[in-house]
Amino acid sequence: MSVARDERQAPDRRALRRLQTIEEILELAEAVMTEHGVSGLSLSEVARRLGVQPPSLYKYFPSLGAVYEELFLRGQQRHLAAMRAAMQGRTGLDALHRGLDAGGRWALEHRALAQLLFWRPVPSFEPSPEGLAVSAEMIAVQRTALREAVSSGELGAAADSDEAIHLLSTLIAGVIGQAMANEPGVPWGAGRFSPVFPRLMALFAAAYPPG
Amino acid sequence: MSVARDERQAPDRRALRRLQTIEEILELAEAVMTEHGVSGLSLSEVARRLGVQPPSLYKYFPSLGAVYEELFLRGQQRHLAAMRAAMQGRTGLDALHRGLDAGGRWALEHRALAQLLFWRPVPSFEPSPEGLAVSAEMIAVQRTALREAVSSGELGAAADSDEAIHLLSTLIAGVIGQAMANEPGVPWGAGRFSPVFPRLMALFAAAYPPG
DNA sequence: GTCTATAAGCTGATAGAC
DNA sequence: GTCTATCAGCTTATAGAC
Repeated sequence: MSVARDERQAPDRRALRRLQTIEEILELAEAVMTEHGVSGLSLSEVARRLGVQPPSLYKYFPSLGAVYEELFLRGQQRHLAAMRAAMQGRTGLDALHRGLDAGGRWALEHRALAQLLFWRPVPSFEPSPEGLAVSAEMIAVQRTALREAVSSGELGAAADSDEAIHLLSTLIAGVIGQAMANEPGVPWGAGRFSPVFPRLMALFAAAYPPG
Repeated sequence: MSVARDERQAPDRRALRRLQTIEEILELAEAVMTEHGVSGLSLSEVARRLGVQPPSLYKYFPSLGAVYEELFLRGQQRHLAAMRAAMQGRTGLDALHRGLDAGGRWALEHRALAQLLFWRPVPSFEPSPEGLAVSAEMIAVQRTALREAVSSGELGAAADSDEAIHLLSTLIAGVIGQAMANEPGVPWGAGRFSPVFPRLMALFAAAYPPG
């Protein structure tokens, strides 16, 4: 029985250790991107910080691109989770406003990841289908809130449309992009750009008057 | 006298040749960025296309960063020139609309340069004061159009403000950013994003009603 | 003087043997 | 996990060609 336990636990312990190392690599990679830019990510630098030799990282990721891919997937998941948490228990325009606000806050708190997710600064890197699926789910969440807003009479029927989604994503991408490019270090809600967010939401709502 | 002419002309020819080479390097650099991304610019690749060895480029630019710097400066100048040409002979909202439209078109026709100008994908590269001065001039041009629009009663007094400038730049950065990230190859006026530009201008105008 | 080339130092990605 | 090796890129030093 103790043998059986050993047989089960020894691999488990190794597997756990391996997962922890992978987690550490990804955290260090995000830190490096934050300091040197998305395209400044270097496996050698990550290895130095982890205290191993660069080739050792290939035991965990098959290539630099694979690290980008995992960062992209997890970034999408966390961004979506941040939005969902803020929308919890809310509906319609209220949910939309809170979700996008939380998404903007997350983006400025994770600038490097946000750049990787929303601006594709590394053309050689193509996001995986899983990553894109999360992105599609985020759009679905927003679309649901729009539909609710239409149902409740907050917005006109035209707001339940792809066009409205594109308008919305354009507005939010504008705020985040301007804040990131022109005000490094300034958090969400401060500076000259992200405070225009409520105003943009008002403009959006005004573009789809009920009736 | 022929000696004197030789003394003057020989240096001129060399200087001209030098300027042509610099021009060629910058054009090749833009092509490389277009193919491999802004951060994918490589002096070795430029040298290959120019038919020289990489170290030779250092006779023309002291570093890779210096090439980025010159691309940034010229990009700002051309973007501003495109806007100004479209605004020629117009005033107020009409000038603003045409200028920003031309600016958007220029950005999608020179995606790599536009990314370099407006999204800072290379954190190690800081734009030169001259480059930033051109950027400031572009804002001044837009501000003038806003002032005209207020004077003529097209917009309310609040439109002649920094806040309005930030709102405007946020809107336009949103369209261009979304178009570049999500629709590579799709020109200005086509696709799902840049067609919302007129709508954004209408929303902007609605945000500053005269009265 | 000015351009170009070759050589070499340094860093990084990555494959392969141990 | 490592060490070794290859290859590409930026950059400097140096020497020859025009």
